[in-house]
Amino acid sequence: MYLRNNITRLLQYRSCLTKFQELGFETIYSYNLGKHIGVSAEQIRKDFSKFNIRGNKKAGYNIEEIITAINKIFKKNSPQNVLLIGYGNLGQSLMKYKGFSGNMFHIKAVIDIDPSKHKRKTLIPVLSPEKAPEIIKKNGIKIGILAVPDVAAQEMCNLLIKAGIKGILNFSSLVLKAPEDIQINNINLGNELEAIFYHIQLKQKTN
Amino acid sequence: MYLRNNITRLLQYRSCLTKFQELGFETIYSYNLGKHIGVSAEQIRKDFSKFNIRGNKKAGYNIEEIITAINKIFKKNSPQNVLLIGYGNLGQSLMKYKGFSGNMFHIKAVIDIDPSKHKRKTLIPVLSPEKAPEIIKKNGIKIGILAVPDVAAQEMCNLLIKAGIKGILNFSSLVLKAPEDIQINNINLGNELEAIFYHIQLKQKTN
DNA sequence: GCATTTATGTTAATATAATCACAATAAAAG
DNA sequence: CTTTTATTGTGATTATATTAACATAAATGC
Repeated sequence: MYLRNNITRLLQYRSCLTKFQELGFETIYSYNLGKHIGVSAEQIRKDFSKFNIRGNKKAGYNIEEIITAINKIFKKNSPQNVLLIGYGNLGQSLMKYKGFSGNMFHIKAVIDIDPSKHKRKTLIPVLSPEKAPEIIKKNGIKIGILAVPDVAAQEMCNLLIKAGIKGILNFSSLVLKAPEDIQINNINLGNELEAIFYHIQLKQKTN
Repeated sequence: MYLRNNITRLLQYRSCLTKFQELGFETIYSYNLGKHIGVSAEQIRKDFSKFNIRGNKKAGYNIEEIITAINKIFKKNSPQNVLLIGYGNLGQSLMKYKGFSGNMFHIKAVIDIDPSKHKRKTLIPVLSPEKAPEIIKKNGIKIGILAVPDVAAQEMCNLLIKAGIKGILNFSSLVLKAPEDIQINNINLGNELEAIFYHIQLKQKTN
């Protein structure tokens, strides 16, 4: 089935392999990794092969090697600065979120239109939209996390792109209009839930 | 390109069409809708055709009809009860999130293992895991939103499935093990960000 | 050191999705 | 009423992804 694309799968492989590594394993077979992730062994070998990750016939893959290779694919040498736009309910949660604020990403600043939310002296400052271009340029920020209400999303998107941002993680339910060379990934929480409902119904029908 | 599957697209169509409707439009052409969403007109006609949504040659599609049809596909007659597991940083944010707590979904209760977080008298009560089965059965809840740390995710998943839950929206970075008939959708915020980085690099290389 | 075993890596086959091309047809124009 | 025009709906084509099949090679056992 067509559930995930190979880029997403690579990240899942790494996440799973890190856990195996912590448990003391040094090598793994495509079959075992696949069973843990819910992907066929052939799929894993194909993915590895495509990104030139090589194993040892009979002895499987070296976990350390795979992780290093995947990190290289994602250029995971240094933590990357990102800009968070929107310091509302979701924005505040994302700021504290471990997956973002952990070792891989660093939220350099938060942008919000509401002056009462601005804080200049905190570890992660909350600033007005006018400050965004300066922050983006000074820190070479490439990615913005857009967590603002739909009504403000396109305007903030335009501002970010004008300031040099190349990728946006969009939490609004709007389909943002942007040039071809800007990478936009959408997370629509409401739609995800509805999709689950749909699939549940489908499964119940077929049984 | 293979960006979204047709179920996700249907939800995007509805979201966009609702906005058109609010602006006073009554009909729409596949071409216009496609331009707004970033999908080809043929794709839209194929999707509509597949779900038996019919238009009028030369006059396009009736917006009201499409929305009604999509709602029917997703059984959007009555709001659905869901259970939120995890009242931490992300969980609290999700509880207040409009897309969930709006008119489509109703979070009936929140489950958290930490007794200091329990609140029985609030509009949405925060309860211990032991209460989950009762709540699920009494309210016919089919879906759980899992927003707990990785270490607790599988255990809570098992609890939910045992209590009769059929679908899980999983925010942990774990790949949950569950029977085939349980629908699990994963949202991994960290991976989403990394995927954007990858795509940006790719685009820069090819230019 | 040779045979056996078992995993990889890749080519071929299959399945699925997106795009193209165009016939069908409803509305509008003349 | 006839012709023109524009849009739908779908079969054919192309592209992409997944699965199957199997040759290859490393490790193990004898």
